[in-house]
Amino acid sequence: MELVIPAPANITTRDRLILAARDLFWSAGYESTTLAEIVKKAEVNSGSLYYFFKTKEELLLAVLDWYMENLFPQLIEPIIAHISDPIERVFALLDGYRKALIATGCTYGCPIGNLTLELGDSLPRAREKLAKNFEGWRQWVHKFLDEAGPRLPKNLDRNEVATFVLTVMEGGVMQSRAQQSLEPFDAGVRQLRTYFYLLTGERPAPVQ
Amino acid sequence: MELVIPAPANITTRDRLILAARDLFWSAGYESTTLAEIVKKAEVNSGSLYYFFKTKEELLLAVLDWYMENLFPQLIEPIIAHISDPIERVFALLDGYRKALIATGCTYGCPIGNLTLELGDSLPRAREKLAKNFEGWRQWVHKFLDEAGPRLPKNLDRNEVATFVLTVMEGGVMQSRAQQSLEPFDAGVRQLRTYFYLLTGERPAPVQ
Amino acid sequence: MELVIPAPANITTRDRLILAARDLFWSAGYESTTLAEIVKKAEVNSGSLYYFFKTKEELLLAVLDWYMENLFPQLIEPIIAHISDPIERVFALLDGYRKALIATGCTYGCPIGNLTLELGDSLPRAREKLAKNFEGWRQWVHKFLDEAGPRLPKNLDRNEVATFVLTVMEGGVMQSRAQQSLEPFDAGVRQLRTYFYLLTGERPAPVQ
Amino acid sequence: MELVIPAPANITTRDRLILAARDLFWSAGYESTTLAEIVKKAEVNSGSLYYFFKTKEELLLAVLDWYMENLFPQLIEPIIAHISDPIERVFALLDGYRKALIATGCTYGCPIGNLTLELGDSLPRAREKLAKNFEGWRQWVHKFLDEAGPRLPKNLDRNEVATFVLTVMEGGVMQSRAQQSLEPFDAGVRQLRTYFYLLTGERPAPVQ
DNA sequence: TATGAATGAGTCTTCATTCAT
DNA sequence: CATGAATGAAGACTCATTCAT
Repeated sequence: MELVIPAPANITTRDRLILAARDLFWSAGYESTTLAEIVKKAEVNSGSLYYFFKTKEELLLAVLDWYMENLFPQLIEPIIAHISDPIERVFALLDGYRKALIATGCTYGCPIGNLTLELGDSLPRAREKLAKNFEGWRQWVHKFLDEAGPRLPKNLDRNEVATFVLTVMEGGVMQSRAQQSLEPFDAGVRQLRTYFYLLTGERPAPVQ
Repeated sequence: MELVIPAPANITTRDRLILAARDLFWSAGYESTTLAEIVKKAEVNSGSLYYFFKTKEELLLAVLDWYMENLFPQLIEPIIAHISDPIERVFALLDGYRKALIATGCTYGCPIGNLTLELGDSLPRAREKLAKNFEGWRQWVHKFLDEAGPRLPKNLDRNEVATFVLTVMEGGVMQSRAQQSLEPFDAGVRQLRTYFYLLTGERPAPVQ
Repeated sequence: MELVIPAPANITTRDRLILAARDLFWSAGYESTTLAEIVKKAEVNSGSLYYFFKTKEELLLAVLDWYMENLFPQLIEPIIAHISDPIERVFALLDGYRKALIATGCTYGCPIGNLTLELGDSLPRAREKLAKNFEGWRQWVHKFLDEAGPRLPKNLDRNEVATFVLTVMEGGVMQSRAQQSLEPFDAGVRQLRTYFYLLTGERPAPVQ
Repeated sequence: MELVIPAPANITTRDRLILAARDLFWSAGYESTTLAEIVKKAEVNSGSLYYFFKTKEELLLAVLDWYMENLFPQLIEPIIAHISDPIERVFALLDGYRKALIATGCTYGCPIGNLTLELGDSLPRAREKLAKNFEGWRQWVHKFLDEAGPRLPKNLDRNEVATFVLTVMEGGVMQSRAQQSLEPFDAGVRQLRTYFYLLTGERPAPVQ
């Protein structure tokens, strides 16, 4: 799955902590994850966490930085490398989330979305970084849509559509998680495809 | 004569607990809310909670039941009463969420969505009720779409579109919360409207 | 020793905590005393402390209240009951501290003085109560000096002398503790007696 | 030409640690001061402290040595240089403490007295050095009183009076700190002056 | 039903100290 | 002499839950 990279051989203690926290925050949420679990998973001594991160919140911030830094190399770059049609690149992003749902039996979701809803505004610095993560995604989708050029209506607000794509992604993952079924996610993607067909007039094949 | 029952002054202890828990779970999440806070807000004695609810989870389940029971009287009925155009009824639901975002300065979100992402599958019975809540919403949207009859393409899967509407609602609220701005939510709704225009052909599509 | 009363038979949990904290704060200081030690000594479960006192500081405040409430019944009243000469009542107070020094091998000191120097202004609410404790002592010494009437010079500032008596008490205890010897304390008391002889002209016997 | 050595710009690491610890132990106490704070204030690397001092206690002992070594050059010598009347030299010492109270807004106190009461007998080697510090002070006061020669009664125990002076100093500082007011300290000094007037008969006693 | 005291495992965090380089 | 990462026991405090009355 795109979201997890196997830990390299001699990774630093700090990075081991970030990766362990990333996985646990993703699967159990921020509040439910204890520092004890993190240091155990990272195979780090309990006090060492404090050496690198002043608080649990600072560790979360580092995790959110990790997501920002790894969006391109882990998710965007492979898509650019393998898919040339810009609109299909957008749907490839969605498909990445679909694969994550499958791999986890529809129990996990988007780490950014999860944390956004769990934390609300209780950790303002985290909220800012979550917004920046969304912004990073949005910019890439926007870029892909720009690359579609005249295939999309001239006066279509590409940035707004990019936001819409993220909306469909997040709302779909949420419902699939609630229902533990791929259906709601797939339904959302199919409707989004239909929308794109109507916008581009490129019928018929629903899947290229 | 008692034509008007005063707003529940002597609401039962059990209900006071449910309403207090509902509000706190909504604003702070399930984990972050302590039973001490709930009993304080409910003005109930600490030990009494356990007479009504065996565990914190049972209280959560009761809250989720409350949401299910109140979907129609609190949200659906007023919309049906005031709006006749079925498609506008759908957008009225979305507008209800918009109003909630405004009222809370974009800090809170959909209580069902929040809990879905916070809890994941850690509380399976809660997850089931969350799915049923989504199902309740979906059925009403589905009903409204059915009422639109031939205005929508014959072979359009109305249930799938209903899911899509919820998707847009949840994904939009999430991004607006992350960015603390109405823009992402409004962007999603505008795109959804465009989609409906294209489907119904009722107005010149706003895009070329 | 006057400062310790044996715990009554069915004393409340709250009081057991206060008395245990009082003794430990006295012997080891505030910072060095752990809540674990307090609950162990009080034979109370660890979480119960929190039920009665929100923080360690609140417990300290309750201890300081205890000292204020018990100054009269534990220390002043017995002196008034047994000694009629008002000036000797003043020296009886000093002698109480002397006995405490003996009983503890000159290792402990005045609990109020200890906490005053240990805490400084780090716990402002505690500092206020410490000042009030000193004030309570000062008022009783003042009262005794007033009762001495014309034996002391008419224009002698009795309140200032009362402060001076406390000064001698505290400064003497401190040096005896540092030297682990009664000598400094006794030296201070003897000089104070000489001062009173010079003020009253009541010679010769240095100890009545 | 280097007639004036600039104030120690390149002070040794060891001394930087001692001075930093001295200040922090004085203002926050021994227990409350962390080694992390000390090395930060001293601008020394965390691990380096242990090259010079095996434990926190050893650092404290070095600080107490510093106080002993600096009593004469920092406090006694300037007084001897500027004041010739031996009894006024005694009161000049007291006035030095008064100035410290003013400079710190009555929040700090005598570093030796503070540590004496905070530590009790928990660190026996420190207690010994504290006693020696008191002894150093006492000897200087004793010397000044000896210099007063026949102005004081022949059979007055000069060493005991010296102890008494320290007693007044420490007891006064303590109460001024508790009350955050110079009054208690000043009251003690005024009474001590009255005592000296009565002993020397050099001026009409201010009290009738 | 209601009360409020009691329970104890668990949370995040702190900190003196060690150690390889 | 200097560095900075590592250690692990212990600290104050939290909280869902229980229970006698």
